[in-house]
Amino acid sequence: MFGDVQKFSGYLLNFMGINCKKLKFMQINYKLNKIIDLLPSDIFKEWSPHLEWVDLKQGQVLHEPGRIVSHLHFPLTAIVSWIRLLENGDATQVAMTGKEGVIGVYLLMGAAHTRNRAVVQKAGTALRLRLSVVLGSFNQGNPVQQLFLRYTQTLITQMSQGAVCHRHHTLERQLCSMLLLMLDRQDDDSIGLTHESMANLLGVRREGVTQAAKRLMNDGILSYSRGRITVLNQTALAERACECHSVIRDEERRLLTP
Amino acid sequence: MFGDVQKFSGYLLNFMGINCKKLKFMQINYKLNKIIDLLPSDIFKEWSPHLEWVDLKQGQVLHEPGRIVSHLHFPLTAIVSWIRLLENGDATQVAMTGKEGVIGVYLLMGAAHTRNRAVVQKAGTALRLRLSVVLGSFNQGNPVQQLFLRYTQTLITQMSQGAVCHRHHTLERQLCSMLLLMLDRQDDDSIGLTHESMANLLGVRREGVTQAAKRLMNDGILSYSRGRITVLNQTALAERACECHSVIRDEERRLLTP
DNA sequence: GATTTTATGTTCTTTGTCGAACACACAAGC
DNA sequence: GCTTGTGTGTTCGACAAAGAACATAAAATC
Repeated sequence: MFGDVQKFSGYLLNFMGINCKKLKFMQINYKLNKIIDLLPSDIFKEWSPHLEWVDLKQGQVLHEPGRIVSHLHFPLTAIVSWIRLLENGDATQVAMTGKEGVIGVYLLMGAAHTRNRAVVQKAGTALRLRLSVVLGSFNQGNPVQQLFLRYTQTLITQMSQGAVCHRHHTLERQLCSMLLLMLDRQDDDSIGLTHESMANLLGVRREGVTQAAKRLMNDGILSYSRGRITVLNQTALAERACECHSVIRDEERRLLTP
Repeated sequence: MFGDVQKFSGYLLNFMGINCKKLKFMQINYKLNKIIDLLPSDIFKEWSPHLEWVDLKQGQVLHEPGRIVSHLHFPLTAIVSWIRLLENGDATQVAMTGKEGVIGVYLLMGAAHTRNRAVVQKAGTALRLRLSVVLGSFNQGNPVQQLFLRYTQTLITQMSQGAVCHRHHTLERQLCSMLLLMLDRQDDDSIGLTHESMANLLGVRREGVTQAAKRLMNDGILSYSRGRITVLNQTALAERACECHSVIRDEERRLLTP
């Protein structure tokens, strides 16, 4: 099932699409994205000519509440946050999508738009695909559909676990969980976020994050300076985190393992 | 599309299934359940011989984390809560399903089980259907699939809105929203829940609910005694509630309107 | 009718976070 | 060099909710 995918890894794409400014003819490892990796080979063959490579910038908004979107995104090195906004301007991250997932499944579920905003948290690369290309495969009840729906289940896990987490866990433990979740979605130990950005994601004050981060730095678990956090001791970080990170990670393993 | 469904409303069923203790030969209004109501008529004809009528008792657990389940439930007058449990025993409701929905969509999404517990909050009736009956229709990419997936979207809305709500809104406003959400799912103004039950759903202390309820009673918005709350002024209740109730209600209307 | 159980009322201290204000330090731009 | 902006450190009081302890009262049970 996955042999053919490997054969296509490194395939040189013809890049298309007006939004693909930075076109680079390079070897692309498609398998970096878990969903693409798990596609049946015939579907991958069908889709691959339509895959576009895009460069996502930090802060870039992929999906805005109420706005119609035409593409799905499969992050390779980028990380995207799902933010839910309140009337008064307060906001909180409800889910995070990186190389393990796909952005825009709701479009395949009969909802023209979502009330969540998708914002790029970590700049990086992604593959994108026009919705029309995917819809055909999705509506035939094949393994592709099951794959996307299983990923949707992991999103649901993030959201419902997050709801309980926000109720019962301290700021510090939530911060640790969020950092671990980001580490899972990237290859290095350095995270490019300011205290303020993290506070916005958690839906708390910047000062609270500063104090929690200070404690973690004093305990030698992480170091940081001006918008860049480096995790020094991931094991210790996990001990300070609430269970929510491992719950989400385990659910992703359960649902996205062939 | 819905004319034929109406024709079947009031159809006298042959009840089956070992768990259907209280069999009553009565006229059943299938259309009470929104999902059943929105089914294409050919699918309804196919399913109706398999529909079983069940009586759900308050506190009854329909889905337990990790346990395999064989039936989908379509509440008619019952209301079911999705509860997420933490390691230390803390818990919070992350979604609520009543006559507008169906319990067990995750089973159609490639997940054998969920980490949430489904508990009957309001005793009442429901229709149930063996998973195998539904799977066939679901896997053909027809309108049934879109219907179930759109309902899943409303569940996602409840969970993500709840995550932000738990972070930013006061206990009292959340309590009001929850009561309104229950009223939406039933036909009378009386809710059979103790302060303790409501505290468990919200993931807060019982004392906090007592104090909030007291304030609402003093303001003439509701009355209660020993496990039964009656909403006297729904408009005033909506004014005291956070926006989350109306966000969820509107999303349900958007996604579950033909 | 007496007893037990369950539901609600009340008060106190403690904790975690908010809100606001302000100081400092590094970086970029001129 | 200087200025300006942005990221971080720190403190103070305010407040919602937790935690705990105990009082009252209505239902259920015997």
